Amino acid sequence: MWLNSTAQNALRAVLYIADQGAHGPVRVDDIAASLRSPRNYLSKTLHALARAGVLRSARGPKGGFQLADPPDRLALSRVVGPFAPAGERRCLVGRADCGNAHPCLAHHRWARVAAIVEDFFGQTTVADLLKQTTESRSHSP
Amino acid sequence: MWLNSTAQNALRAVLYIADQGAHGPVRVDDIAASLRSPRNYLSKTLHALARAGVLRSARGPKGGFQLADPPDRLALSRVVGPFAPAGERRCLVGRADCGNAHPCLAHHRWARVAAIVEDFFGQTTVADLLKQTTESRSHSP
DNA sequence: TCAGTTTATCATATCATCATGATGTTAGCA
DNA sequence: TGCTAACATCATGATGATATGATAAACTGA
Repeated sequence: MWLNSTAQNALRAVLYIADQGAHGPVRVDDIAASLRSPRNYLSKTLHALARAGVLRSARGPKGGFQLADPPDRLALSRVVGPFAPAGERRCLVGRADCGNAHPCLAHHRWARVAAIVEDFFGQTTVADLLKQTTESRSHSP
Repeated sequence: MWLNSTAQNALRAVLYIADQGAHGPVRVDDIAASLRSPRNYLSKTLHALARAGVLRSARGPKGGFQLADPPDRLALSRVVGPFAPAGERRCLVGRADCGNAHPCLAHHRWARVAAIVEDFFGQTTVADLLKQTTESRSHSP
């Protein structure tokens, strides 16, 4: 539901890095193995996150990826945003000019739901999700 | 956001049919012209809705598409469901085995949001959206 | 400086979705 | 019956997302 597989991988990777990266950069190979995700494709995805200022990358031995900010400063929207389709429209039926001024038939009802979802991504941080770990353990993100 | 273009077209088409179909079937050509949607592709989409029991189709002169049920019996989930990707998983990060028993890190927080969205599609009917028309007029759905 | 490790990137392949055009099928009506 | 209007479907192509393999670039440590 709702996130393409690239964005899903990005989120899982960031959670993995946040969890495992306490003592230095995490290598793509480790992340790829853990997520069972194709290495080079993941590399491209993580590089996009680095460009977006979510991660920092370093090459060579001791290289890898780290969070660019502490987990409690990292909202999910920042992780997922770079992989949202360009014209991520807010209109349920895809009308380009839909808005409060020219609402489509679904606009008002849907806007409330969309706001809740947007809030989730904007308010929830990586740290929030990591906290879940103590409550109910789970092997991989 | 959240509906692929086929599902968006399906919903717009159903709203159009509900609005225009008071006196008999509505022709694909009319719908396609109104939605600016490719005729044959729309035909295929509407046929899928007919198979799903949302619409009834008739060929030949005086043919076209009609709602199979009154608009207040037609939840949006029925319109949109046939075009949701097969494995419409509920897990935010796409883990197949995610659930209350084996939650992913995001599961509990996300489940509440997902339930709200699902509620929207399950509870909102085509009639609900048509009622909007009187409050704030809009040319096309 | 050199060797080895690691990310960065390019060219290409694969697949699903979206779309088009041509043709088939069914129904109404004279 | 035969004409015409309308949906149904098939073969094909375009596009973007996903993925793979090869190669380049950068860093570390000796």
